[in-house]
Amino acid sequence: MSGGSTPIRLLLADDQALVRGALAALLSLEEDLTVVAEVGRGDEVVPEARRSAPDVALLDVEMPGLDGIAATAALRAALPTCRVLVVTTFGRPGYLRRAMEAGASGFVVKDTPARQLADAVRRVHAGLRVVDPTLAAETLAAGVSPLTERETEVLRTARGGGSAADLARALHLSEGTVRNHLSAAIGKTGARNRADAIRVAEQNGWLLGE
Amino acid sequence: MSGGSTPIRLLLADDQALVRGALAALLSLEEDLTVVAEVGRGDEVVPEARRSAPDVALLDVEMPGLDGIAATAALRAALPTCRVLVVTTFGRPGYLRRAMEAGASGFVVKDTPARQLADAVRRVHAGLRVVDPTLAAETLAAGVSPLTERETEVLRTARGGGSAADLARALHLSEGTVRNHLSAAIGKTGARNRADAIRVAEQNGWLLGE
DNA sequence: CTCCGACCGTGACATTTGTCAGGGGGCCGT
DNA sequence: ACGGCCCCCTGACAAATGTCACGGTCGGAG
Repeated sequence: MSGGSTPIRLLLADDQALVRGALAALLSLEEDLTVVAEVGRGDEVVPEARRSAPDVALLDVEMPGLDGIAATAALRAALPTCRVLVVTTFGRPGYLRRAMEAGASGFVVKDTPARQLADAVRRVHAGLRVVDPTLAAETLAAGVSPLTERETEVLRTARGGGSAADLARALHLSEGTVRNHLSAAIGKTGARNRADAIRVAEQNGWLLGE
Repeated sequence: MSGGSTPIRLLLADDQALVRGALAALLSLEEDLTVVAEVGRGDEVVPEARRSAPDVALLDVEMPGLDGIAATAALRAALPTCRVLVVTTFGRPGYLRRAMEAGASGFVVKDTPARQLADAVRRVHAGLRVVDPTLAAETLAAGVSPLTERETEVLRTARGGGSAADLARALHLSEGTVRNHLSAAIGKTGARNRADAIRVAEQNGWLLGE
């Protein structure tokens, strides 16, 4: 599979240094792949990519500074020729959708066999799309987030824990409004609690964006 | 650093196949280390260890079947000569304490530089203890869990989300008693919510074993 | 033995939460 | 211009939640 041509240049972004290094070791075993950059924060992706000009970027979703989805969008805008393969811990249905919308070429969860990663990289580099079929089905089933923008924002803020009055202060809203938004979110998620609604929304990846 | 003697035999346990394989690749780069077994579940650690007789086991904490702490205890009981190095995502203060009590020789979080992992393995194999000094300080500061056994159980059950009545049914308690335990837990954790108390207790690693 | 603390329960209370029915205002597509 | 959707607010209500004071049991430490 490894032609004699120049190897594929890779950028790795993951907040956990250990798995970042381990992935680098894993991918460096392949003759046709070479890791040219590693970063631990989402907001370092674009600057580092400018410097090292990778062919493919492997981005984690959970990262400080800038999440992997936003980093994907930024990277696609800055270096359109660089393909993005999102590698994440959680197979949240919404993550896949958002990643694809942001311009990612592939989406792989971290419990896929290690063997398949290099192939995924090659496919992405060749211009193909790589998606976990199981996850794709879930994504179709889960559909788009039913939550309105405000509801999402309230729910995201409520994640930190705090009374409705606290949320109202933080969001410059009336307390009753906050409770209304929460009630709507609870209804739409099928939950029976505020906490439950947060769980559901988080599992589906509906709490990302800015 | 690599003597000519027989290499150190390693067992890897992590639920994410990708990082498991990546860690294997990383550690296999060292001449004096060899990965002899990989498992993805906590309850497969002891059977696989019996078969492959590793010198050191690298265990993740978050695993299906049996968490890494319990797996540590089981492994120490079954094969006392095999050392355990716990490698985990979260630096929960309570995790370190519990791991050490269970008989682990080392504790490493996943955002330590990849370079240090092999050394940690060697130190553990040599009979030394390996602990992140920052985390050790936090553990001392956080102290033991202030929660009583029942309070912990109630809080752990409440994690799944559900009304006080639900918890009462699940635990065969009165609803008032459940609310009392929760109230006590809220007070001890310094939280102002049930959900908040769960967050705090979880962050400190007070909601583990049975 | 006695005391203390963990545990279980009761009942009552104030607060918070979730729900519902309203009433505005703004924006967009028809 | 109209309906429809989202947003914001109000007020009121039932339910759930958190708190408190109180009694009782049981086991272990002094």
